[in-house]
Amino acid sequence: MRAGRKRTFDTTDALDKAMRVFWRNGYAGTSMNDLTQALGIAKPSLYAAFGNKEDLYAAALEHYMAQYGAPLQRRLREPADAPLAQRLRNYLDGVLDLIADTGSPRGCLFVKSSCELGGSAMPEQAAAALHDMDLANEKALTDVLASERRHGRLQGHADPRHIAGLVIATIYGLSVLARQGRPRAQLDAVADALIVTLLPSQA
Amino acid sequence: MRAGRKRTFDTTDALDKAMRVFWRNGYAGTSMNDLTQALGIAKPSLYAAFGNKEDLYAAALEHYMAQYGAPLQRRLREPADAPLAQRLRNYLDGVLDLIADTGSPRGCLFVKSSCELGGSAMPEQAAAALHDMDLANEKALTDVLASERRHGRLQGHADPRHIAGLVIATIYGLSVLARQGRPRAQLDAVADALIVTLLPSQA
DNA sequence: GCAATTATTTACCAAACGGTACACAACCCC
DNA sequence: GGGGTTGTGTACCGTTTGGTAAATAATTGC
Repeated sequence: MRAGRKRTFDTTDALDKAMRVFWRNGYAGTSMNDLTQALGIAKPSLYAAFGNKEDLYAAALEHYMAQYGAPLQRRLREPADAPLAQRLRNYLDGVLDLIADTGSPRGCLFVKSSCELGGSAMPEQAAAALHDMDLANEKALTDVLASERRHGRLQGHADPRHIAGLVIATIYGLSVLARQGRPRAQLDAVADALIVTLLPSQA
Repeated sequence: MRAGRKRTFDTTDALDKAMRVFWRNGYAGTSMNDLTQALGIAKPSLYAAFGNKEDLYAAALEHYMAQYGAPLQRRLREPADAPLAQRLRNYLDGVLDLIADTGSPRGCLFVKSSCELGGSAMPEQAAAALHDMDLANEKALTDVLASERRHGRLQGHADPRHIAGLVIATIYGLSVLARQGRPRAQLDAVADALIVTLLPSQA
C-alpha cells in the first residue's frame, strides 16, 4: 500500500457532491468556497484530490455521464426483444425521473452546462468534453432508430437523424421546463405527446 | 426640459448592449466590468442609469421580451386568415432566425436564464419575472391552439395544453442545440420534424 | 523506531468582485 | 451669467474570488 497519511474523505462521494453543486449553480455560479463547504473539506485537500476548478468540473461532468447518461442510453437498446415504443418510453421515463427528481437539482447537468457554452467563463477543456458527450448521446439514439428502420420496424420515411434530433430537442426542452419548476405531471404529458406524435400506431 | 448635464450615451442602446452581454455570459458569468467595457461607459454612469446588477438584468429581460418575444407571439395569430400550419411555420422560422442568428449570442436568453433558476446566484426579482414571462408565453400558444380546436380546425383529440407543451419543449430544446453550435440546417430539420409529426395533413 | 511520504489545517496572496464618495464638467432656468 | 441640478471620471471601499506556502498530523516501508 502507498505510504503516507490516509484520506479522511471518500473521493467518489466528494466528486458526487461537487457534481451536485455544479448542477445547481453552474460553472460560473459555483465558487471554490461553495464546494469546500458542501464537501466538508478544506481547500488544499480539494485541490490535491481534484486539481483546479476546471479539472474538477470536467471530472464532475464525466461522473454525471457515467452515473446517469450511460444507464439511460442502455434503456434504448435493452431489452433487445422489446418494441421500440416500449424502449423509448422506458428511456423517457428514466430521463423524467432524472430531471424531475426532488432529491437532485432540477433539470439535466448537461443541458445546464451546454447553456453556458459560448460564454467567457466556460473553460475550453469542459467545452470540448461536452461537445463529445453530446455527439455520442445523439449517435446512440440515431443508431437505434437507424437499426429499427433497417429491420423494417420503423414506419414512415423521415430520416432517423431528424427523428433523433426531435427526440433530443424535446428532452433538452423537458430539462429546461423541469428547471423552471414545472410539475412532474406536465413533463409526463409532454413526453406522452412526443411518443403519440412520433409512434401513433403504438399509442 | 430637465435641468442638468445630458447623458452622453443612449439608454436604449446601452440596455441592448447589456442584454447581449447577459445573453452570452449569463447572470452569474457577467461582471459589472464586462458591462462597463461593452457599453463604453464608467460604472457610476451605469449604476445611475440602471440601478444595480439585479435591476439591470431584470431590465434586460424585459427588453428582450419586448424586442423578440412579443413580435414572435404575434406570428402565431397573424395573419388571422392563414391556416395554423402556416402560422406555426412562420413562428418557428422566427424562433430559428433568433436563436441561430450569427450576429447575436446563440440560443435564447430566456432559456439560458431559466437554466440559472434554482441556483444561488439568480436573484428573486429576476426569477419571478422569468416565471411570469414563461407562463405568458405558454398561455399565448395554448390559447391559439384552443381557439383552433374550438373552430374545428385542429384535428385529433389531444389537449391543446399538451400540444403547446410539446411545441414549447421543442423550442427550448432547439435553443439548447443552437447554443451547442449546431448548424442551422440541423435546427431546421428538427422544426420540420415537429410540424410533420404535429400536423401531418398539412405537410 | 525512524525516515520518507502523504493529507490536513491555518493563514495568507494578488486579483477581481459589486458598489460608492467625491470632485469636476456640462447643462437648464431665471 | 450665476445657481441649482444632473452626468462623468477617478479613485477607492470592503468582500470574495481562485489558488497556495508552510507547518503539522498520520501512515507505510524498513
